[in-house]
Formats: sequence, structure tokens, C-alpha cells
Amino acid sequence: MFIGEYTISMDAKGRIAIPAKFRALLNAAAVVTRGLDQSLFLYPRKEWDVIAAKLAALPLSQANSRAFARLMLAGAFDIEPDKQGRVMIPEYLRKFASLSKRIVVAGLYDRIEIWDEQAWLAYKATTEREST
Amino acid sequence: MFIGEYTISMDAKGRIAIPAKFRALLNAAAVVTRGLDQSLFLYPRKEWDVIAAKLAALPLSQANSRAFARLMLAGAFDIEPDKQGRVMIPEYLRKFASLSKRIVVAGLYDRIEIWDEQAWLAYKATTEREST
DNA sequence: ATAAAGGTGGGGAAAAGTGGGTAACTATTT
DNA sequence: AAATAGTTACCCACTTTTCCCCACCTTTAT
Repeated sequence: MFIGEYTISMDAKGRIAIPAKFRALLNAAAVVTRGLDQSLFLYPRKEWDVIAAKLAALPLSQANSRAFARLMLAGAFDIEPDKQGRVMIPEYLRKFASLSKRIVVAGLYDRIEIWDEQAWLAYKATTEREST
Repeated sequence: MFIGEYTISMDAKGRIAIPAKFRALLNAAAVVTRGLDQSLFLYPRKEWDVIAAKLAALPLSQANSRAFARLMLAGAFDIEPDKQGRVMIPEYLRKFASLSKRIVVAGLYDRIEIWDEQAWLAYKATTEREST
């Protein structure tokens, strides 16, 4: 199970080092895709296969579920860590999540989310404010 | 069952020594999370698994339940005691509970709470005043 | 009173994270 | 088809963090 939040940095080449705790659970094969709230979702290959099947099964009749499925399926990208355990995030996904140097990687049970630090802090601040 | 209240200290490396009475009940696997009122909750692995499964089952499509699950899951952290029975509290959780050197660890039936001593004393003072 | 167990502090080795040079590979252009 | 430019990934070097281990101090139990 993925839990916890880590602040790491993305280098000039668009590489990020997946935290060691997560790396162990990915067995060297994962899929990144566009997520919700300006974040990226990263799934282990096996999980992704299940998710993709579910997305494909969503009713075509509803505009919002169709849009959601399209967002995630079309944006998906296979990644493999290099020998140092780092992964390359493709340019279009970096742009989608407006990733800059400081990145937050969060474990959310069956997936990992990748955020720009600023966006993450802003998101946390607003949700904390709302829930009090 | 966790009972009792202990005052211990956190060292410069962010480590705290879980009281021996509690350590026995954790069987070397636990999860810390953001608690209520500026405290942290520490659950044995089994207890946590139940909570996490519930959080993961919340609908991803709804913004508020998504936010709740995010904060709770990303805020959680797997801890393993070192050979001396101490655990490292990650920086973001230390900050969340404003932990400084003096720490209070309290047993609350199925979980352990971790407080900064000042916050604990302040909390106790107000609740005692209110209940008389 | 003495021994044993629990708590505290810190040095140092190992692991994780970071940055950048360079070779290999792809694609595009002439 | 060859040349060039651009991208990818392997490798090395360096910094930071984590964790193991030892030493010592305090408390509890016999």
C-alpha cells in the first residue's frame, strides 16, 4: 500500500527519483497518466490494467465519465526507472501538472500522485480550511 | 489495549522512543497519521489496514471525499522501530503537530496519540476547566 | 544495594537522492 | 544514404539522510 508524502526535486532533464519505499512496490513497471486536480497518477502496471479496463467500461452516454476516461486513457505513458531508480516524466505530462523543480510525491493506497509543490500546498491549505 | 500517559523526548534526529509497554503491542509495524487537535495518531498495522481500506473506497469522483482520502492517506506514514525501539517521525508530521523536544505519548484504547507537551498541557487545562 | 531494563545522545557506515558528462539511439533534413 | 540535431539513458561523483551500533544515564525490580 502506498502512503506518505515526500518532497523531492526534478532535475533539468525532467527526471524524478521515486522514493525508495515506493520503488519497492512498483517492480520496475509503471504507468503515469493525467490525474485529477492538476496532479499525475502513477500506477503499478498490474493496477493500471484493472483501472484501464474499468475506464473503458464507463457508460459512453454520460459526457463527464466519457471525458474522465479519455483524460486518463489518452494521457497514459509507460515508464521504467533507470538504473538509479529515477523516471522520466514526458513533457506533456509535466506541463499538464505544471511541474517545476520542487515536486511532491504522495502515496494514496493503490496509486502514487505527483504534484508540483506549490499546487500541493495550496490544495492542502484550502481543503484544511474547508474542513474546520 | 493502550493505556497510560508518558512524557518522553525527541532527539535532534527526530526520533522518539516508544514506551516499552506500547512497543510490545505494536509488533514492529505501525502507521502514524495526522490526528485531531494538533496531535498524531499511531495505529498498529492491522488497525490501520481497516481504516485505509475505508478511505480507499471513497468515491474518486467527488471532490470533497477525494480531498479527505488524500489528506489522510498521504498524511500517513509507515514507521518501523530501529533496533533500540525508536521511530522516526517524518518532518511534515512533526510540523503538523508542532512537535518540539518534549513529547507526550498517550494510550487511547486502540491507538496511541502523540502530542507536543505544551499542546497537551494546554488541551488538558481547557477540557478540565470546561468539565467542572 | 545491585542488577536489569528502558530511555537518550551521538559517531559513522550505508543507502538514498541529486547533478551533470557522455555515449547511444532516434528522427529529421539535405 | 549521410549528416546533423535532438533526445534518452547509462555512468560517475557528490551530498544528504537514514539507520545501526555503542556508550551512558535513569528508573524499576529483586
